[in-house]
Amino acid sequence: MPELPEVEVTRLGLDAALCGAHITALRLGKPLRWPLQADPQTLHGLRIDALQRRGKYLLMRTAQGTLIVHLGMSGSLRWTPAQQPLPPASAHDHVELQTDRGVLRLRDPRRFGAVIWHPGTEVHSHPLLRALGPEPLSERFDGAALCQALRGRSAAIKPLLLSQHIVAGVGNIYACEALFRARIDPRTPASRLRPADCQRLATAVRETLQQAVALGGSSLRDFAHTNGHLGDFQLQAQVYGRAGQPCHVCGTPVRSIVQAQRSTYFCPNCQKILKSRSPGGKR
DNA sequence: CGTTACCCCTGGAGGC
DNA sequence: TGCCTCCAGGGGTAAC
Repeated sequence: MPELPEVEVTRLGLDAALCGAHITALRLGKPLRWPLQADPQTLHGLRIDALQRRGKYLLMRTAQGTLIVHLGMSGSLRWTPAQQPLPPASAHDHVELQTDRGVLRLRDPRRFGAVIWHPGTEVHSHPLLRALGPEPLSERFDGAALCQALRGRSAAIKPLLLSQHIVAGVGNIYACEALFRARIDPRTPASRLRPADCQRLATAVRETLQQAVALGGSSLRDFAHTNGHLGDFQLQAQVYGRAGQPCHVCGTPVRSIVQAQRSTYFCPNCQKILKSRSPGGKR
């Protein structure tokens, strides 16, 4: 579920409540993908100075270290202010961060998520963050940077977008949507993208993610905002999850294929495998 | 080194 | 209703 937009929407929803809050306890339930890698007591009394995001990771910064949170496939965070009654924990609430302002719970049925403590201030040197590509909404990500990163890569462009090494934060939904927006066939070998294609794709990635954040993210299954409301991006999906349905641009049935064990959706008419000249389909 | 297959885990959807 | 199979927004690791 959670790709960059969902994590960013979560961050925005928690920022005011968590920044400045003091951690009073951290309780762990069933094991997640990785252990905390610290004694929960370590966090006691620390003040959360900032809530940041890197790719799909949420970073709770304190003077002593950073709590790195990843939502995996099915994770979501729920916040209950201290003034409100704390709802009973569900069977899938596996982490509870208690603060002087309220309680934050991580609900993650599949437990692919993680909460990791990284001591010190150099959180970006953490193995999970170090190899991430540039932030897609930053200046550092543009057509030229994308072109450079794809040089000599023979793999199909779509799985490469998912790798997090070329650009951070793009998951299966938004990879499909961005490639549709850029009118690029997801099977195209990455090195075959010309500068103009890279420019279009970089812009498409940025615009797709920005639009999704503005709409509050996607809610295909169980994603919920910290207030329990759902996002609206899925109402705008052009190809994701629409196999067999007509393309909104040209009417051709949307195709689904499997690439690197993940479903890919695309319009075989609008999205062309490289060509020397103008691809078809306008939006 | 780059690319791909396999796994971790649980729940929902659809077929029978 | 119950059981079975397939599928799912991620990503490290092992194997080619």
